[in-house]
Amino acid sequence: MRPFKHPKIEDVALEHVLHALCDPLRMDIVRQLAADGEASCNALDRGRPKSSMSHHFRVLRDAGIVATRSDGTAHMNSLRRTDLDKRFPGLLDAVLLNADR
Amino acid sequence: MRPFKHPKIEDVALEHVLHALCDPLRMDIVRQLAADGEASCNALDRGRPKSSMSHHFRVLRDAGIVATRSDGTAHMNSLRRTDLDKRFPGLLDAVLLNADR
DNA sequence: TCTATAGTTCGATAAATTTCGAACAATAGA
DNA sequence: TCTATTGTTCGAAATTTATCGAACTATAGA
Repeated sequence: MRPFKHPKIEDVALEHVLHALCDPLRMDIVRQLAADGEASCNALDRGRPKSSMSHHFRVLRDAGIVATRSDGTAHMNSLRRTDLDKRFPGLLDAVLLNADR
Repeated sequence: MRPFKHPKIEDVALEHVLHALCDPLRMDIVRQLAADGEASCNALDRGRPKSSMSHHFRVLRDAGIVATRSDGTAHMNSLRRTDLDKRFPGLLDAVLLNADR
């Protein structure tokens, strides 16, 4: 499988990030990644079909929020915290601080 | 005209706020309100029809972001900064800090 | 090489959003 | 009271997004 396309963080607009985060399922994924670190797609589904999850992970990747790497047959996802903090200082912290509301 | 419905800030979910802000036009309105303070709907349109603007202001009101009061025939809008800061500490600041990216 | 596991891509449908004109409502001022 | 100014509401069309099954790809391990 060819490696995933991850946008340069400079190419990500604030609106992309906010849009990616305004979906409850995606927000939940981000919350869990922030708490647990890296996780496979499989470990992050909510009983949803794989194709739905694949869609949401792509939205998160395209928004520069999540990085995905292959590890065997699994795809491991993690937050691009450093990149996001550089591009949008304080944003991710504020979102995560309020992610339960 | 009967007064607008403004949700209690406790009833606003983070996703509502993020959704309201992920539209470029609405983000632009928020940016301008943050810079200039109160402004009429009229002063904030971007050549869009009044009905379109009315829709966007309603989204912003429903998300607890904007308060609207009547002043003669005009409707004056302002940010609910205090409420937002109480409910989602740091969020609005982070968004505004990065609103130009 | 065969099979199981983990995800992606495609295509179709459903649902939500955006957009805008037209008709309507409320206020101020002549 | 008549008119202009400001916005809202309604309804329809266009666009975007979400959802999910089916077919496909890639890797690991027996």
